[in-house]
Amino acid sequence: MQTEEEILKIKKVKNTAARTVVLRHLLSLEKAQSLKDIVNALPYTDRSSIFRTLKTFEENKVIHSIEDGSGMTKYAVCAEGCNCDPKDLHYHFYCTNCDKTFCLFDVPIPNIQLPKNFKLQQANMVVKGLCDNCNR
Amino acid sequence: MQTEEEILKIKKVKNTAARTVVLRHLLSLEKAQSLKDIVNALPYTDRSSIFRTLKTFEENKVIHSIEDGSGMTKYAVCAEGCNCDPKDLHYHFYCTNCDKTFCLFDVPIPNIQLPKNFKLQQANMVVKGLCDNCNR
DNA sequence: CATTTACCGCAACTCGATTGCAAAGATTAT
DNA sequence: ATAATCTTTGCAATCGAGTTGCGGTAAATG
Ligand SMILES: [Mn+2]
Ligand SMILES: [Mn+2]
Ligand SMILES: [Zn+2]
Ligand SMILES: [Zn+2]
Repeated sequence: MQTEEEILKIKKVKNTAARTVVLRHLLSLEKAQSLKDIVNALPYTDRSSIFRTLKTFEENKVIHSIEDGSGMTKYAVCAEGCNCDPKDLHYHFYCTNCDKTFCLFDVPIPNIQLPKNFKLQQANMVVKGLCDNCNR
Repeated sequence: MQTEEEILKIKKVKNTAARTVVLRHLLSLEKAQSLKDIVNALPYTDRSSIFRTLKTFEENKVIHSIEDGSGMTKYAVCAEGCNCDPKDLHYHFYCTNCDKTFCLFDVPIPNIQLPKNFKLQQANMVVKGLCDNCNR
C-alpha cells in the first residue's frame, strides 16, 4: 500500500500537516469516514481545516465521497490508479445495522444500458443491507 | 395511469386536501421533485404539511425517495404494483446539466453478487450524466 | 351532539455543511 | 536575508435542508 506522502506526490497535492494526518487516518481504516468521524478522531485539527482538506483531496482524486443516505457524506481513499472516471466506479455497501460504509472494489459494476442519448458521467451506487458482521 | 384517489385507496392512506394536491402534483410531472420544488409549486400549502405528507406517502409506499447527491432528497411516485422491495429497485438518472432526476423503470438492475454473508435489503442507485435533452 | 383522533399551519429548532476573516506558515521575488 | 505574495489554518458565524412542538381546525367515532 502507498504511504500518504507517495499518494500526495502522485496526485500533486502539497503536503501539509493537516493533510498528512487526515490522509494517514483515512488510510488506517477500512471503512468510509464522515467529517464528524474524522473530527472526533483528530481532536487537534480544526473541523473546517479537515473539511477543506477533504475538499482538496476530492478535487484531486485522492479520495472520493459517498452519499450513503445516512445524512453524512462519507469519504474513502481512492484505489491506486483511480481517476474517478466511470471505469473506476464501484458499489458501496451501507450496513443498516452498524452504520459502516464500505467500498466494494471487488464487485464488478455491470454495463448500464441507459436510454437513447443519455450519457454516463458518474454514479453513486449504494447497496444497503447487513454486513457480514451484522448478518448472523 | 391511476388517479390520486385510486392510489391512496390502494395504499390505504386517508385522502386529505394536502395529500390530494401533493400527489396530483407529483403525478403530473415526469421527474422526481424535492421538497423545495413542491413548496414552490404549491404556494397555498405549508412546507411542514408537505413534508409530513411526503413522509406519510413514503411510509405507505405511495412514493419513494431518491438521494441524488444534489443535496436535496427527491421524491417520485412508485410504479403500479411497487412495494419498495429489492425487486422493485431501479436506477435513477441525475442530469448534471439540468438537475433533473428520473426513475429509469425500464433499465433492468442486474443481480449484485455481494461479498460472502452480506445481505441485500435496499439500494440507492444513482447514475449521473447528461439526459437526452442536454446531450447534444 | 360530545369526545376522540388526525391533520394543518406557523414558528422555532437541529445539525451537517460551508464561509469570512485574521493569524500563521510557506513560497517567491527583491 | 528581507520583503512581498500566496497558501493554509483555526475560530466563529452563517446557511439551509430537514424536522419538530404546539395550538387550532377538521374529520371520525360513539
Ligand atoms: Mn468507494
Ligand atoms: Mn424511482
Ligand atoms: Zn454491519
Ligand atoms: Zn438534462
